[in-house]
Amino acid sequence: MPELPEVETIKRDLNRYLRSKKIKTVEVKLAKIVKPSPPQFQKLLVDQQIEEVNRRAKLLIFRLSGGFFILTHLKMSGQMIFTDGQKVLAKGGHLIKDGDKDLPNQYTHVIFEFADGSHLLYNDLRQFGWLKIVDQQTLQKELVKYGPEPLEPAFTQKVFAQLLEKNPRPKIKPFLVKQEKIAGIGNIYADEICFYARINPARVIKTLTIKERKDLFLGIKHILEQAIAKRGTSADQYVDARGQQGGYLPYLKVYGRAGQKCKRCAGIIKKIKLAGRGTHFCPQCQR
DNA sequence: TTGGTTGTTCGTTC
DNA sequence: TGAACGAACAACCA
Repeated sequence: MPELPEVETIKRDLNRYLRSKKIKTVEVKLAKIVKPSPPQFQKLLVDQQIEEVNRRAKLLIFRLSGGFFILTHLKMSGQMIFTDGQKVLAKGGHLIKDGDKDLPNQYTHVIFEFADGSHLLYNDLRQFGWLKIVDQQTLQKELVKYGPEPLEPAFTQKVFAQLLEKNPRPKIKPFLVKQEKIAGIGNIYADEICFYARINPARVIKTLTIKERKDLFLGIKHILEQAIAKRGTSADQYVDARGQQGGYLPYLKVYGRAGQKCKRCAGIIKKIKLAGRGTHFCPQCQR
């Protein structure tokens, strides 16, 4: 499930390969994935150069030479795969078991072919993700819906404190994943941030002490930065060109560990449902 | 086999 | 009025 760290990792990888690549052809195999409709989509992209890849929240933004942008959301199972025609050089997003064999395959919905013969594939098992072409104005309109970027210097402890002050009623975990409040935190990292701060994810915000609010703030910065450093939870060690140890998965303290021993105390990790989402925490050291 | 899983949107309810 | 909740989306897995 790509959250901020995974999307940031893909962004960095794609920037290494896609800058100044010229789009030669675009093949859309599943029409509902793209906007506008495939013929228009193709027409707007062919002969365009990709100038830069950016990220806002969990969105990837490809800036094109003609002033347009490709805006894309991977949702739960979208992947961006860059290949030189021989082998995969970059791959990011949710890992799919055998989902990247024999590319392109049944999960490949969009194929960009570049002038130099390399390709960018959009793969998506569940077909919830999308790619759309927008102009500058539409892009701005789409992006203002999101809260601050938690890793930007502008996101200070004071800004976070004011945000909590303005939203006293929600429970902390469901609040952390609200994109219009803070951009980019999803289900996995919200649980990890609560664990870091030793706070029960069901705590109502107005009951949090000053110290707990500070710890949450530090947790947001620390957990997200660590996850980026490890190339995200779904990082594939096989494909990692620099041979780094495999991703953030081994560092998860609570997510997906229900019934297992807490790594900090003698507690057993519990799984509950909050706002309809699986939530993992240690009842003993998260109060 | 049915239910759980996921991010986001949308419609409904409080 | 707006917050909060559930369903829907799709496909896989337990």
